[in-house]
Amino acid sequence: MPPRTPLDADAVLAATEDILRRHGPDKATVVDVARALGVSHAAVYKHFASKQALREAVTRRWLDRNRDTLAGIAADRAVPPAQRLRSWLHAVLTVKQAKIREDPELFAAYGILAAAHSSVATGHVADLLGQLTAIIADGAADGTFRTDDAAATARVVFTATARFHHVAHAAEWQNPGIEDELDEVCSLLLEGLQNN
Amino acid sequence: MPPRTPLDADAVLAATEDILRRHGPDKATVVDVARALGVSHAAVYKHFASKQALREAVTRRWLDRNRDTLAGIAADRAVPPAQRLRSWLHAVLTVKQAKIREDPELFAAYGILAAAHSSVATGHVADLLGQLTAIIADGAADGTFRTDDAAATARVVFTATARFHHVAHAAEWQNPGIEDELDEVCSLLLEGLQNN
DNA sequence: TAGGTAACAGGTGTCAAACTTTGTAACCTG
DNA sequence: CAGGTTACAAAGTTTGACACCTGTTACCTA
Repeated sequence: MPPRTPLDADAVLAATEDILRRHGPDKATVVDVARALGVSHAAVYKHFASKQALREAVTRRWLDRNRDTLAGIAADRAVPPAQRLRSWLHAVLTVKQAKIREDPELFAAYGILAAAHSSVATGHVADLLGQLTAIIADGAADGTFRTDDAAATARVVFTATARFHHVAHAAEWQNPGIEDELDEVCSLLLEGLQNN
Repeated sequence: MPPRTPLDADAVLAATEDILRRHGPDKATVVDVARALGVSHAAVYKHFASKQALREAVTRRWLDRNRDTLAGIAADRAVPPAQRLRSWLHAVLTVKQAKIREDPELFAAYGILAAAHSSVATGHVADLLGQLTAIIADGAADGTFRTDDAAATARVVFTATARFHHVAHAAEWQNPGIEDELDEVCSLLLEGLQNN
């Protein structure tokens, strides 16, 4: 018996997210998801090629939910580039702290994908790098920053702040002084970046 | 029958290191170590309070083997502080790359201790931070670097270069461009550090 | 008495059998 | 014919009996 409302990819994603949250990334099965939807597990495979693909789609959606917040900060020309760089790096940390606090299960799922060099993780990094490049390009254009390759400089800044956004350091984001540490790293990087 | 040469802590450490290398950190048992020494496993417990303590002692010894190389670079007043900072950071990376290549089993054992916040790991970090502080203090003294707290600045530099020495990033140390990346991060940090 | 032994309780790891899960295939149905 | 079904093989996971390891104790001996 087909369900009254036909199954769509979005409903599958929502149900998977829920199951992932309740069972954890290791115990969430496709059968569980199907059961939650009142459907056979084969139906789920009509919408997603594999369990891996389903997981990636859920994680991508979850990562994308805060993209606009960060993109907004990166693109806000009203704030001078140096201060914008600082705020943006803080925002990245804050967003990730919130994610780990609110959704430890989904965060763990993201960690697994990142470790497996999944395109979701590299895509997320590319997205953040793009935003950072935009901030630095703005700073280069208005003379605040000294650089002749905004993308390369963005990569360097991103590497130097790995402790504050790389999943491998997630445990350290709970440390009480972490924001101050980021502030200090920002200050040193800005000294290096700015004309003076 | 007691052995001809009485067992001492050092012989136990050497045997443990050997077993660790041959069996890997997960399969190396205290019984294996005792067997290699021709002794009962209880004898090993006369010298080390627990398997954990034995492991930590082995790791500490292994970490200490390259300490002098790095300490030598850090203390070499013949090299100007800026260049010394750069060489030292490269040396830390090189030493760790060599360790992971030559002794993956012992490196894995170190990774486990680091994750468990063992005093061996924190001690190792404190040691490196001390060396870095010395370089920066030298730079502050001769006017190369602008800082009023060498230890704090050392912490910031260490944090900003986490990707090149923190165990969590060990997999990335195999990347071909990693040295160039470190070079670029160094350059930016030195710009920020130096008077100009 | 420092440094060894043998024996043991309790915890952890291993292995094969039984069960789940994944992914596919062949088949319905509005 | 898109979107569902049941049935199934292959791969992965759980289970439970059993072996092995850790850490301790009581004891031996140069």
